[in-house]
Amino acid sequence: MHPYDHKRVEKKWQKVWTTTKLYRTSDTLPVTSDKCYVLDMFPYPSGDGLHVGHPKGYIATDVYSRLKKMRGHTILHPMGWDAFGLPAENYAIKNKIHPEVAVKKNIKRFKEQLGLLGFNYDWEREINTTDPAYYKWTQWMFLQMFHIGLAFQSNEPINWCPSCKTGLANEDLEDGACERCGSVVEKKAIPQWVLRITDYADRLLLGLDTLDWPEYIKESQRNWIGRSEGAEIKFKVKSLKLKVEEEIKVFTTRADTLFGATYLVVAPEHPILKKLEALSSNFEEVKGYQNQTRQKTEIERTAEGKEKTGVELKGIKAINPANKEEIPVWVAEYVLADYGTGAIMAVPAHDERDFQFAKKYKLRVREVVARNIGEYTQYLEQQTIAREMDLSKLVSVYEIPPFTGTGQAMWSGQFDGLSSEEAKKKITEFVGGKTLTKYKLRDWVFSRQRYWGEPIPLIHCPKCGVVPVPEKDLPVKLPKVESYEPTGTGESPLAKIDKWVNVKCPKCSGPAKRETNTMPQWAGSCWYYIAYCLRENLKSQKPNSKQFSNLNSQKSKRILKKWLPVDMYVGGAEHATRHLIYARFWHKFLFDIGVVETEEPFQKLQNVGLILASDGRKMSKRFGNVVNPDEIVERFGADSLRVYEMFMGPFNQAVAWNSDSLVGSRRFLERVWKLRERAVKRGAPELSITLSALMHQTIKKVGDDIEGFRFNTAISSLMILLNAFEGEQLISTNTYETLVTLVSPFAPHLSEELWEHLGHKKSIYKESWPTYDERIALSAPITITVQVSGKTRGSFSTTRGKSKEEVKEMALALPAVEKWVTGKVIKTVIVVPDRLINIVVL
RNA sequence: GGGCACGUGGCGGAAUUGGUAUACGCGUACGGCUCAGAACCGUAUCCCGUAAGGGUUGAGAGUUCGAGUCUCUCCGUGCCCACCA
Repeated sequence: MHPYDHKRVEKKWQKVWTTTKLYRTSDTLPVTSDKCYVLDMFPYPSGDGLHVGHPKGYIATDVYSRLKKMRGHTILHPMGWDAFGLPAENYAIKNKIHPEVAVKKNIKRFKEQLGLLGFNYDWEREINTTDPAYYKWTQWMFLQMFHIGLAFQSNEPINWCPSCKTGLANEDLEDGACERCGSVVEKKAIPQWVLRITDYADRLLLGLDTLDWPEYIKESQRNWIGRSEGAEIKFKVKSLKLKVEEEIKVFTTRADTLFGATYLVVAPEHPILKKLEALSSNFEEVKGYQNQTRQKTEIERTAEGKEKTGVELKGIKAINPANKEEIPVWVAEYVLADYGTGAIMAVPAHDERDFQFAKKYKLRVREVVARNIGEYTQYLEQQTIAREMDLSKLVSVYEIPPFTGTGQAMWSGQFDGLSSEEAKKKITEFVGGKTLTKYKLRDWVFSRQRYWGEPIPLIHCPKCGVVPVPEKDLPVKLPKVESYEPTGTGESPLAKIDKWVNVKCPKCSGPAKRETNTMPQWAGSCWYYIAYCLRENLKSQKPNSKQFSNLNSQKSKRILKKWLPVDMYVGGAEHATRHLIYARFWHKFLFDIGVVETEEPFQKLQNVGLILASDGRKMSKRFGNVVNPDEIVERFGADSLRVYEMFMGPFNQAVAWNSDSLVGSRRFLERVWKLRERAVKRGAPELSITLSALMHQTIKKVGDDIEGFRFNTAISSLMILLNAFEGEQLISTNTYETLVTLVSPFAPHLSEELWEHLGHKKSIYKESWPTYDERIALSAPITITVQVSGKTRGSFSTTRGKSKEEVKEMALALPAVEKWVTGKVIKTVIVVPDRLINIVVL
């Protein structure tokens, strides 16, 4: 037999797989088969091509789906391209190529590279988010949102990246900077299309409980959504000069501390400040403060040692509705304008931030929640005396840190003694506040002032207002232009293309203008897993057509019902609070309008751990530490690369690349190959009980481990089995075939070649996974460890199922054990069946 | 500051979930094959000790017949969120 020549083998089988359409998935499911939809987060095709880190997740889904297929599932495993967005456009501008050309080129390169690795993708279902046939439906979905008011126009100031020259969503920020380019983000007020994702906040939260996702991803989504239940309470404003009717609404989660509110704080951007201007005696100062904050970036406002700043709004007081006390009103940037009501009641005794602020500006601190029973008892004793004293006696020193926990209410009139929970309800009721729920999650700013995105399919008519583009006119194609660089004015580059912008109003036929903003990068990835399902559907209608069938049709719904939800979704953890929230929101909307029948898009999720460079840093062109998969495939073969990446360490953990270790995987495959020489149809002795037991244990372990994404231990158990087989002079072909089958998900080319050598005509991909026989797996002799008082003193071999007495007898018969036991009193004997005996002596 | 992980040989890591710690692989050493090298094959490889034996999972304590695994304190590392009232 030939030596293992990976180049010949891999080329050969990749060709065969393509010509025989081995990996094509039909929408016609056999009735007896369970579907299994295995999905990779589709890549953004960058100009740099793949490095060895990229395919790790793809290898995993490939191995996983091959196992599923061999276990009788009908699998759907597609791939496509997320090609709209800033990176593509910035790359294009830098290299002076039109994004469309760049994307085409990059996709071609990516596809070639992926092709070298022997994946079982059904390429007939390939999709590309920049394909007008695709984004026609992205636009269609946007229009459905528009119709029911889920997409709305806003003029609120939004995050603006001065370098990318576009507005951004909250999710696009990292530490107050643009996630893409790192520039510090500013606030800018420009007309925006916004999606009301906050309407779905509760469902996004509740749905998490039904998902089989890593706990920390679910937890970060919970934090991102940031639900908090609280109360809205009104404070009347009193002017020293005039009689006024103004009031300030605050939001609090701790209404129980209302008696401890010693001042109010209003965000500098709060609209009420305009109304209060006339009443204030120091409004110039307040204006100065407002200007100061306006000029600061998000980073400056939140960083700089967290020193809080603010100014008092003099000339007015607010009245605490609980005790009618007059308290000062401050303007400070530590209160955020866009959360809650943009104003808070400050309770320095029970809030860290209020405390810091009060300390700096020497504001009063009043404790109204007892830390413990002792403190409460003490309060009761002092109460009578204290009541007759001035309230200022109750002001604490600033050295005692604030108590932010819950406890019994004190200094709170008739609410004294109530638990914080009860006090919240009762005090809210008492002051006529209303309970409500707020979220940290913000609505999704959906407009980008850039060229390379899906045009938003709306038309602005001076007579009719905003008019949706009629469905029959979709897609609104992105016009081909010479110059697509961002303008920086807050207008999209599309605005300059008169021919494209000026249209007839679909309603009144009068002159009108197109919306020139485009959709964000994330739009296309919100439904691509749906698009894969519908790909073949339309192909069968019109061969080679690039159209997708009507998403709203009965036929589409039938097919989606068949495939959704995605059973296994694999990708990087960096999408935890971006793509994974957006897509869940989008999917829930599609559920509401009846396109899909499941509430959630992705049932199971696994996170890929990064492959770092050998220097421990991220692989990046910038650091010059990138390893190119093409070279590894050339030298060692795709199968070796696949085995190595799965063997490196736990799948979801970051591991540094080590080219030296790779030879271990290569050796493993060579030895599997060479073992063929010892495999004979007739004349091999029967496998020993120990070996056949090991084989069946391995069958179980490899299957279980792949299902659980523990690829590293699956491979190590295959190595153990191989080592054991290598100790034999001859093995039967059947035994060898089992080994080859177990290896095949990891090394499909090699296995396919060996399978053919063994005389099979059918692809190994179509074989079934070996059956595990528990009786055989448990039939091998076992070793029982003998401990004396917890110290291991020996071991003996026996069969399973021995009774406690039998085990004890055998253990005591061992000379090594006898030595430690004679002359001692046996206190107890602990037996772990089939594993261990511990003889405890005095 | 908050939340979540985690800490095992020279290195990547395993440990049936409380039951023989260091599986599997890399590396290293010696030997074989070779004119020589690469590749390959074999043997060895946590520490102390000739041995019997003893010690060892970041440090210390606790629970237990028994702890890498559970609890507490400390030290260290990584990731995520970060003025959300």
